[in-house]
Amino acid sequence: MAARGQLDTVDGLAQLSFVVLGMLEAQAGRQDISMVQTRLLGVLRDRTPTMNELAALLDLDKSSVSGLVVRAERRGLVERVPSTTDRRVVRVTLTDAGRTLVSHVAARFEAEVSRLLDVLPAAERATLSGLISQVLVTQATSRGIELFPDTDHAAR
Amino acid sequence: MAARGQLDTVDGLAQLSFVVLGMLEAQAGRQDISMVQTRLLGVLRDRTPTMNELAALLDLDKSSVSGLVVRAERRGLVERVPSTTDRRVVRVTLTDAGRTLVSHVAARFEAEVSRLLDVLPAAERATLSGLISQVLVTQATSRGIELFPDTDHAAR
DNA sequence: TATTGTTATACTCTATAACTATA
DNA sequence: TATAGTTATAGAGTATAACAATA
Repeated sequence: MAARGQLDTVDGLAQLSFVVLGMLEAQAGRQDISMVQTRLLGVLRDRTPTMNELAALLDLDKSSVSGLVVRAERRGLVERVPSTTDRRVVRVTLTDAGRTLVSHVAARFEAEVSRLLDVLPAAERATLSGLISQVLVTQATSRGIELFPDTDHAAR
Repeated sequence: MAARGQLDTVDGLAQLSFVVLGMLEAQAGRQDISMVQTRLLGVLRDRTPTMNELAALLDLDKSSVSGLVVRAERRGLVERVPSTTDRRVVRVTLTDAGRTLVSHVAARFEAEVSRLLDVLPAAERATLSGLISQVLVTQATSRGIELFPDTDHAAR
């Protein structure tokens, strides 16, 4: 009984995760960008990382990030900025167009997930929020640090 | 305040979704298979669909499914079975190796998500389960209603 | 020598369009 | 003609290995 209930929770959470990230992918698709490009723009919203840091944030090989950034740059969404202190280093930053685009996708996505949660009365939504926070905080702690990163879409 | 709380819920749910599907991807990666291959094997666990049905289930073009199945077949995970009633039709089925592999990935994934939820007392896990179910049921219903005219997954 | 990043290469994944073979 | 599936093609995304430039 307990095991059964536990499994149901796992299954439901997995399904819900597919639905939620499917919504993000769909909204990104509307702006003709892929999930990984969306994640790239997402992490750049509050950072100007080096290529190496970007690779760590996105959990990709640096060579993969090279291609990713080339394609985003070609579309005018990001820019490479050479470091002045270390001439090997390049920092990546959002262009205005990139910032506008990612804000748009984020806003539409948040609105859509909001609608999804609208079926729950405010009190239950608050309960859900609290439960999710508990899980996330524990997860973050056990993973090491990174406790209060706002919307770190680099999550894995 | 209400809007803020709602946004927090949305954000938390998005983060949690990344964590959960990241766990699935990591477990699949351990068995050297991609997310889409995992989804393929997953839908085949209780179905033997035609290529066309598979395309609808995975929300992919039929040509994409052709390649997907070719690569899975090459690895001995699925098999093409020609239909006896309509010689144009091919059905796809799991091999024993494919079934073993997908069971393994699913079991590891479920265990990992279970551990993630272990921080919640049983009563709160049950509450979470109920809330998720409510959201999923509503989502399914609204999707079902929308899909009456045609079964085309046009979103993307 | 060690590092930062790019390039060469090979593979998966994806869609569009054209095709084959059935129906 | 219409449908089921494959193939040709082109492009994104990914990793490994080799490389250039800088430290």
